[in-house]
Amino acid sequence: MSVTIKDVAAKANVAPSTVSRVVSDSPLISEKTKRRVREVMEEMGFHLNYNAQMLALQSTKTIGIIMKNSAKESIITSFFPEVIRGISALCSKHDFSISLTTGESEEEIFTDTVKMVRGKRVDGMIVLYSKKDDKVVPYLIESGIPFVVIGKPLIESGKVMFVDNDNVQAAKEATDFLLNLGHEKIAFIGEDEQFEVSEARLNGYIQAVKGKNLDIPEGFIKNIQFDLNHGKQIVAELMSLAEPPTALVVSDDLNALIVLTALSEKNIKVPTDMSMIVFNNSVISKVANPPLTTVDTQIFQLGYESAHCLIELVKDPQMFRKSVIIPTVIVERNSCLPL
Amino acid sequence: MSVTIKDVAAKANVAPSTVSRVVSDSPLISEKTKRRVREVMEEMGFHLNYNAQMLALQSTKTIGIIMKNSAKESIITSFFPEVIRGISALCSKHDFSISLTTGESEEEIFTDTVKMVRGKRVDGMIVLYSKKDDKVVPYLIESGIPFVVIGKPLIESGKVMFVDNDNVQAAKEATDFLLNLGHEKIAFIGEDEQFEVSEARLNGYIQAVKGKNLDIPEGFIKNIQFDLNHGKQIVAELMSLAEPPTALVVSDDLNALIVLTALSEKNIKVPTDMSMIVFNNSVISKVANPPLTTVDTQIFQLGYESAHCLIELVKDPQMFRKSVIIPTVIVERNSCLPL
DNA sequence: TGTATTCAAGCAACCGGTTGCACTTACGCT
DNA sequence: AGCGTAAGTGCAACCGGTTGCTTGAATACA
Repeated sequence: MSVTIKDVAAKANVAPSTVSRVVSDSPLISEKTKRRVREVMEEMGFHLNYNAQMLALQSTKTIGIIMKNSAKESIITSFFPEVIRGISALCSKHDFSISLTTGESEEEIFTDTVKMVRGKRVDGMIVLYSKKDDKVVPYLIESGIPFVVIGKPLIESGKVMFVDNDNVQAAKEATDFLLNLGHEKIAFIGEDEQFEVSEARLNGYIQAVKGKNLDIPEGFIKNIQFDLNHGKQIVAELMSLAEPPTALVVSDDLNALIVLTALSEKNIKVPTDMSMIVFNNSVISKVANPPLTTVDTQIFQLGYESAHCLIELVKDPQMFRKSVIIPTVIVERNSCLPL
Repeated sequence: MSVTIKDVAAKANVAPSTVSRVVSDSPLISEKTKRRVREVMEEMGFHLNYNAQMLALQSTKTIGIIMKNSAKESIITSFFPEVIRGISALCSKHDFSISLTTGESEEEIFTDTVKMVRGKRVDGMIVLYSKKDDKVVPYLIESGIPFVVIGKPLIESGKVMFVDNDNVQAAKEATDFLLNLGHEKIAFIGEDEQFEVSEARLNGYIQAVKGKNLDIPEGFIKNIQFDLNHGKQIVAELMSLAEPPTALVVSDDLNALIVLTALSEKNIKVPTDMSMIVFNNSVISKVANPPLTTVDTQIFQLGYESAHCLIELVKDPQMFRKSVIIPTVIVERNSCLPL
């Protein structure tokens, strides 16, 4: 097969244990021996077998990533690639590998998770979502494996490490941004309320509007499925109200693209006829027409920090369960105008 | 630690080997024994340790995915999530895991690859790109590990399994589509020619135009970096030509979004003033304004088939190096009009 | 020169499975 | 009863590392 520690040991006239210690650069071995063994390793083209090391060390140097059910829509958004980038960046530094769940449905993803955990394929897990009636997080708690969730956990939040934006605050600021521009009729277009993030943003919006002692008219709060026709319908409903909104808070920039297209079909111009502020600051908002004012949720950082927390936790399972809030910033582009 | 095969064996009064055979449902074991052992496993909450199994079996049931250098732009396109979805779908069926390279730069990705291969972390690899002067593919060939590339390999293509579209043909059809609409001044906006796919599409475009005995005026072939300003510049250049194009072939739909925005700023309307056909059929083309006519490259299928080929190859390393071409289809939306 | 001390390296058990082969038992047949 | 055979299990080596403990050699010191 391939060159093992024993082969190297034989050729260098030392014991396998010595070679192992050379690999880990143990101080127990003299410089002279190290040098010699290293030469032989080089010569023979030796490389550690990670599986064997994992088995002996009981540690995989791998973190598992649990995806939102990868039903087309959700995985497509820019969230996924960007958060992976962030996680990767840190894993790369610490020489950790990344393993993905492969399931499509919630049920399959749960099974994948169990396999990863019980099969000891990973040292820890990152959960890419927080949602209601989720079985994964309770399972992870019970199993005792280190994990962190991206988003605010809905249960036992004290015991669970998480990395999140302050979505309530962020949505409040976004709404305030429009209010400060003089808008008073602001509608909210959100997503599936199963997910904690959607609910939080909705709440932030409500708080901001109520904070100015304004009413939220019936029909101003919408949920959009990721679908152009549904987008058109929502826009149609909104615009046929007695007093249609003059500004919109849209919870994701891919959805914003839909809304934009729907508005344009009705010949409603952004920002002159309608202001819009959106979330996530993916490339899409940068290149949309017009480029969109957006609250940057720093997805890369969310990924990076979650990996950071997780790796710390893996190294010291007793550590204090901290959680980190990634600040959001509004990046102004051309989709908002004073009333 | 956790329950091992030996613990189960002890409790069930059988040998560890028997338990192992029960797990793999070997016909050597009687039904009666199987039943009993399974009961004990259940009772003790036993689960196989995959690392140990990997070591013994010399197989990881894991496939590695080598990313295009994940420099922001490239990973962001819809290609990545969608191809992963395809790969996942098949891996899930065969109970394979997915492991990602984590590096950012080409150099880091190469290192990751070497680690995966030499550390025996994976049974096979999928390379998500094909590009010039790439070190990864030659390394994989030399290492002897099973792998398949998505895209057409530029070296030793006979020996390398790959899954790809016929990009030349696809670009030709796309261009023909515009030609058949009566357009004669068609410009091409492509991407980095380092990547095989970009070059192929450019060639297809050229073939189609030349096929009609038409000239390609100077300045009709552009490369776009993923950047709004650059997009504006390109559009400006194109439109200031003595005879500006009446139609565009754009090699990626995210780039198309840029072009769309740039055109709109110049008050050029799609499709009335300018027709556009693009590639990839991601959600973006579906919800853009206007929705874009696009050649669907069936990215999901590319991923799915590549995983399919790879797993076959892993199971039988001697198999014939086939390659598969995924057909493309033009999806008509509202971005093209007869001249 | 003899003994205590230190440093380097080796032995062997272990991580948790798999598997070729040997062994036991029971049964069938002459 | 005697023997061959097949079915069902167990033994033990192996996958490729790691590591506590022991041994052996070299050095220091009296």
